[in-house]
Amino acid sequence: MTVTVRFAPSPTGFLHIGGARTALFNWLFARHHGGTFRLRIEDTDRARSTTEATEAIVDGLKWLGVAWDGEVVHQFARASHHAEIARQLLAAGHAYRCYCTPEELEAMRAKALAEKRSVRYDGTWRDRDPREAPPGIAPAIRLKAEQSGATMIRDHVLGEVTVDNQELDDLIILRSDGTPTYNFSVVVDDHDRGISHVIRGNEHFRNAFRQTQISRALGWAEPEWAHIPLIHGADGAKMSKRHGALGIEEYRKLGYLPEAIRNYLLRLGWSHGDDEIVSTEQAIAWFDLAGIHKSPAQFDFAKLDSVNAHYLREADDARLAGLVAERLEAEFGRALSATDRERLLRAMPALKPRAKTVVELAERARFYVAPRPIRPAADAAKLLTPDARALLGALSADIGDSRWEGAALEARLRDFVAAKGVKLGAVAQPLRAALTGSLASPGIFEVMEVLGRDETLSRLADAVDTR
RNA sequence: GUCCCCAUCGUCUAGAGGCCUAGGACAUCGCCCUUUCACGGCGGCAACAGGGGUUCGAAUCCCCUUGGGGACGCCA
Repeated sequence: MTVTVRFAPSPTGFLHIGGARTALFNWLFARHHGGTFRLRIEDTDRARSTTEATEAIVDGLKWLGVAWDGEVVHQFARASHHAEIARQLLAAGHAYRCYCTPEELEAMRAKALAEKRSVRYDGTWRDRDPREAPPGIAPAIRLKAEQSGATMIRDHVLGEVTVDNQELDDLIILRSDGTPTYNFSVVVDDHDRGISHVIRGNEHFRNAFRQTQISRALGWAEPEWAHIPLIHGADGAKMSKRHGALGIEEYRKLGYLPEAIRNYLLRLGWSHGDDEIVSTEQAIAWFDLAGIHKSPAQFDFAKLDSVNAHYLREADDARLAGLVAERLEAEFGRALSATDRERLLRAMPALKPRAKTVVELAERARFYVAPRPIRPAADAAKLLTPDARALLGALSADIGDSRWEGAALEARLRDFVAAKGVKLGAVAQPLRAALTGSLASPGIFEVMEVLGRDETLSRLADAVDTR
């Protein structure tokens, strides 16, 4: 079978984490089967759709590394075609005009709620003579859905689920202003585009029944379904744009790598035995609908951090140095010099196993390129006692003519502490405070190597002179 | 409220009747490594929601209860 899937977000906000995972699953499924993955913007709600949101979604997917095939389809561009199909349904007797006003519908809802019935359209205009239509009211078109029996759908995640047709009302397929509604447009577009599998969030599960009814009225075969469980926030409630969900762009700002997000999202609601770190190649080879879980998963930043830390350690030094430089330049408000960039690059191997995010990486890298004099943090400053500064002064004089390379510097310093009769730490820690301004850093000898002789000696002199 | 779905450590999960005195990962705690902080290594704490069945045998199958979630728009 030819696999064609789509990610179909509505451009009413940023691409949130749940949407990103839905896109990822669709993409993985298409790649696994050598099929096609399309991006369709569901912009039939003219009032709420924005081009900014569309751009955010497109940019977000690009950054995530989830690439769609072909052009982006804007659903509303096909509205007249959808309307035409709706009129055919009307002509064929599978749909009818409804003249209810919003007020009447609201009253209907309130009544149903009060009587503790499920809320649905009561079919007022279903069999009513159109000649009774009130003047001056533009009708909406509703699907004439089956009223008896039940509708069953086969879902790759949930299995076979049956709902009584009594629970499904006659949904509107064409609004009174002539524009098609979401549920209707989806069926037509999915059919026209040959969508074989609809993989989407569980919030759409109910729509699968209505869309099945529409497909059947049209005489079309429905696609295969896979409704993936939602992602919940740390409080257990659903994560949505309205409830604490961050746009994918925010994750980039927080310093997460796209491959880490992909890996983390893949493991949230899908598993392949005990595998935790799964490369994209492996994910494509392994991904299947059978591995998707039925229950919702809670989003956990601590785990994301650890996955991100893993990919940080694996990432290319030049790439990471570039990301760090970008942040530092924004922080300093100026461009970094070639020397600074070189230092960042050389520091990266020692830096990257110490950070969980790019933000943290940049913080830990800052001292390499910070302008002198280095201002030690309070705890580091405490180490720079008069005695320690005297020691550093002596060290500076002793070490100045050393070959400027980590191992050689370490040998020199070990000789120095032996001669002075002090412990290595008694010199290394004040040295670290003077050079990095902090009590935590990569190995102090590699720091000295990366900083270079002049910068090291200058920073030492700054520290010794400080009153 | 109505309909539908779900239920293993704090979190993500392995588990498709015996391999489970329930495994892994994250988090957490301890130890080792060590010039600091990380990384890494070793170890600890920690779960089958409850109750009934079915079966020689149930985390795995069935039922009920409880808990959680989703959907109930001329939104998507």
